[in-house]
Amino acid sequence: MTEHPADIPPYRYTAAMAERIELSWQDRWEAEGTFHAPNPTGQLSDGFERVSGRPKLYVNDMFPYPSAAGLHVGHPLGFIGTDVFARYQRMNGHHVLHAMGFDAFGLPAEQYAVETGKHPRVTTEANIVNYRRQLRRLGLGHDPRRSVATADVSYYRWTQWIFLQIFNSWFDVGARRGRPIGELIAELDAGFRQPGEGTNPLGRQWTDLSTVERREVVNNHRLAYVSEAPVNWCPGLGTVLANEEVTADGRSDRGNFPVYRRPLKQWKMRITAYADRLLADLDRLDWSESIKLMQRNWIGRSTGASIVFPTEPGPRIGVFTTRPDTLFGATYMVLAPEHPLVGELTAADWPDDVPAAWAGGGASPIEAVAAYQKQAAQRSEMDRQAEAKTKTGVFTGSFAVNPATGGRIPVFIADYVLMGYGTGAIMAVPGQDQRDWDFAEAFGLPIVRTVQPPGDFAGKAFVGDGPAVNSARDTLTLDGMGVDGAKAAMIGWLEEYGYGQGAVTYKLRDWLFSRQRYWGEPFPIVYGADGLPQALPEEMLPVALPDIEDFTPKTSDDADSDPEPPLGRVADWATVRLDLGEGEQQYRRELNTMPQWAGSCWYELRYLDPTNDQSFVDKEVERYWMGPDPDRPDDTGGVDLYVGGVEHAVLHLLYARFWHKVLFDLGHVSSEEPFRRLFNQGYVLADSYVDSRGFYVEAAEVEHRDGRFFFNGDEVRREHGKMGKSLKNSVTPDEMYDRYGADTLRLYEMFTGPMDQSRPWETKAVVGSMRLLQRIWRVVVDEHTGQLRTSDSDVSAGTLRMLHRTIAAVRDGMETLRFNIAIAKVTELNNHLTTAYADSAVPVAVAEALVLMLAPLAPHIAEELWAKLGHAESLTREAFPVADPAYLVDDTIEIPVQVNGKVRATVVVDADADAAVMEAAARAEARVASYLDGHTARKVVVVPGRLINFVV
RNA sequence: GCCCCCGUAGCCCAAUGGCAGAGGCAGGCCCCUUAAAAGGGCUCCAGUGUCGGUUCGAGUCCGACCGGGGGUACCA
Repeated sequence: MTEHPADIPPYRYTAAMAERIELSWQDRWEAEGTFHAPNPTGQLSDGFERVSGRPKLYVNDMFPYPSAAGLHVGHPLGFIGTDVFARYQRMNGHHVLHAMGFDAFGLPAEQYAVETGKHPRVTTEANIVNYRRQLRRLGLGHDPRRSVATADVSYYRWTQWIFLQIFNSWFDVGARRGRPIGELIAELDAGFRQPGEGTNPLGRQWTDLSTVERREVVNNHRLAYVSEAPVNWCPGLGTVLANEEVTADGRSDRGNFPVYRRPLKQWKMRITAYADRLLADLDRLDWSESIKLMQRNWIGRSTGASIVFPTEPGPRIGVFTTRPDTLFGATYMVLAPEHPLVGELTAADWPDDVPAAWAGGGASPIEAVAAYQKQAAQRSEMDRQAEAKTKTGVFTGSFAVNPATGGRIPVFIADYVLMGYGTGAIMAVPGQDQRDWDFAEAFGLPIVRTVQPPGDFAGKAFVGDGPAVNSARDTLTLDGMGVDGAKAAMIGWLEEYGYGQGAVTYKLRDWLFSRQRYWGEPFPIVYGADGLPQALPEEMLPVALPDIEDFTPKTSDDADSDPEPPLGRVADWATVRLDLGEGEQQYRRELNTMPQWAGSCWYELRYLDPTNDQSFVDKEVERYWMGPDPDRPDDTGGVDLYVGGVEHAVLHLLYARFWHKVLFDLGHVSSEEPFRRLFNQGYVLADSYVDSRGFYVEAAEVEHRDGRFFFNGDEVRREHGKMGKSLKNSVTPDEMYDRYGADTLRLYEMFTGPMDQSRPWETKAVVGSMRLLQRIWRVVVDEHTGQLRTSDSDVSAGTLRMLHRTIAAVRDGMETLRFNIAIAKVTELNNHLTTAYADSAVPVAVAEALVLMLAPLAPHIAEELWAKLGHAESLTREAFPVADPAYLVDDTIEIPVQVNGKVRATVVVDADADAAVMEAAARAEARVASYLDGHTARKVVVVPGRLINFVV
């Protein structure tokens, strides 16, 4: 910054003054613990008695992962918004908890460490220091005692503890909730309960199983379990990924590496058990419809029927269909190439007269099937999707029986059927499904319509509603029924004859939870001689992440490479001698680490009680801040306001809800949901510029001339998008602090639009917010002397009305997170004061109200002015001004008079004038009278206090 | 392809179904200034993406379409 020229008034609010004010108040807030939010009990409870009478409010931001680039001005948009809201509610009488931590484990931090060759703990800790500095400088009113980082041992020991809770639980389908695994074992032992479906592959009675076999059955019930199944293998990152981390085009959402499906033994979390509740409870949450919809789509509940098809070789094929009504039109079946029954169903020889297309060039079904399976396995998700239009497959040589028609139908394998959805097998109904139609056309299979399309229907498969046709047999007639009726009738028939039953499936898959990376929470799991996973007891926590030199993941571009956890390189850590109740023995540790999302699944709980080393959160503390509100019907409890970007719609937000529900079921928390109200902030957008070679150039140095853009004299192309270091269009908060101060930055960000909307960043527009602060300053302080220019004089009636109208509007803006409106109203009031009191002192009552209204938005300058106005205490808990309704109405108001909906005149009437008085006044107005002259009003609409409309 | 959100002055944005403008940026003019702007004042600027409907009255509600953004996609 340059020094001020001599003629700038010495007490003008400049960037330099803003910096002095801001730094000193930040120090004072910290020294006085201004934003400490005492708990009702426990270590952080000092001072609770002073706030116990206030209603509590828990405000939370989606915490950042600390990148090396530091913050740019887009990041803190939500942080400022929550701070303004929290500060407002504090002044509005609430006891507010607002904290900020760091999502420090995981791929982003680790990728950076890999690139720079520095240890992720070193880089992460340095980045956190930088983030803390940048955030502190913004003047956010967080309780600093509650800041946590997920990579701290004191934090992740509880992440591990929660993992153990999940591992040591199972889902009781009948009770629709998670329960401790010990209760399952007791019920199995007592014979009250049989092993759940699919958990007992040996099929023998529980009492006939060996100890190890029993443990396997129990493990198959757990909410965290190891399974061998096709997973997303990303060799470019050296790790497997969850479905939610793979983009639609089959790449990793971090790093954009190709992802391959291959069977691997991995940890999963049984989130599907909670699918129903995760879906149903969305209705109880105050979230935006769009996010709820994304979660609903991701959970993907489909209702229909599961149907069993007998086959000639013997095995029965189970399918799921949403259209059981079309069963009469099922003319063939398809299994996914990886389907476990493919081997048994593949015939030794082709039947006579097998069409050439069905055989796929194979001399026998075995050959053809093997060739097709191989080809399908080698295709990446991307290839598969690129070729989605052409249907491929081969005939297994076997036939199944359509239970409705009794007809023989051929069984194919084809990659348009996915192993990961439903049962991995379908009944193909080409008449009512376009994919099946395409396949049937390609393979010359029969097509039978079972729903009559309308007469003008020109398409192929008909998926709409219509009367059933061709759907009758001795014991069942669907013909003539609509789709819904036919579905119900078919399900009834299937159930009666034992061919199937009504069923529900979900698109949601179990959450793949292990990663072959270094920078994550180690699993509190070891393997003994029997090779089965075993939980470490609670008292052995934490399992500290060993500090190793070579933390880099083993990456490659080879789809056939194998995952190799870096922790496997630490031989003296990978095996351990322990006494787990059977004497000291050697155990192998689990070498995978938890995914990035683990730590963020519960941090909102840890903020509540960050220093507790006896429990992840004290029950009473959790109940106080997050418990359900008895005054709200059917309340889930949870954070009162959670703000973050929409990009976590199906990742973090789904995982965190799942963990929270497990913790609720086990009685560890009183709230059923983590986030009662969710608000998605928009993004700060910024133009970026690309030169002729396709490289980004420094946006700040681009010149704008005649609608074209130039960089160093060469024309460049403009792109709209997000702000980012790689786009060379980042603006840092540090630059803004230097040029304008934090208050100006806060004000500008809040002013550019309502919180939920994205808005372009425009550095040159920031000065407008600086000017507002200067003008407010000038209303209160004489720029030349530094003295107050307020007086105790009475406030004029006009100013009072203006003031109270402003208060009402500002409160509305604050409560609805539309801070742009609140700022505009403050501006308006200040503009009024500048002109009304240009030559006289501003009444102190108005000045104080103005300062208090500014305080949530620009807290430092407001504190400074408040202090100048003679107050020794911080205004943090000063009461926010309240509008007096008496001043919100005028004595007289100007009313538009419309004739046929067009405004023709205005009349002034008493504010409380009734309809008759208003109409009389309107008719008396000369212009109106001339419009009405010679007409009779067919209708007169009078809205008291609003308008009059004559319809002639 | 399907689903969701958004289209108001050059730009960002306001407007319980009731006079389209609260506020800001940019532009123009003037004042202050040796000069400048991060100073002061004044001022210009749209009929609300398009078409149709409901209504006494539509930016607002409904329908179709166009444009932008996002989600999702052989999901049986």
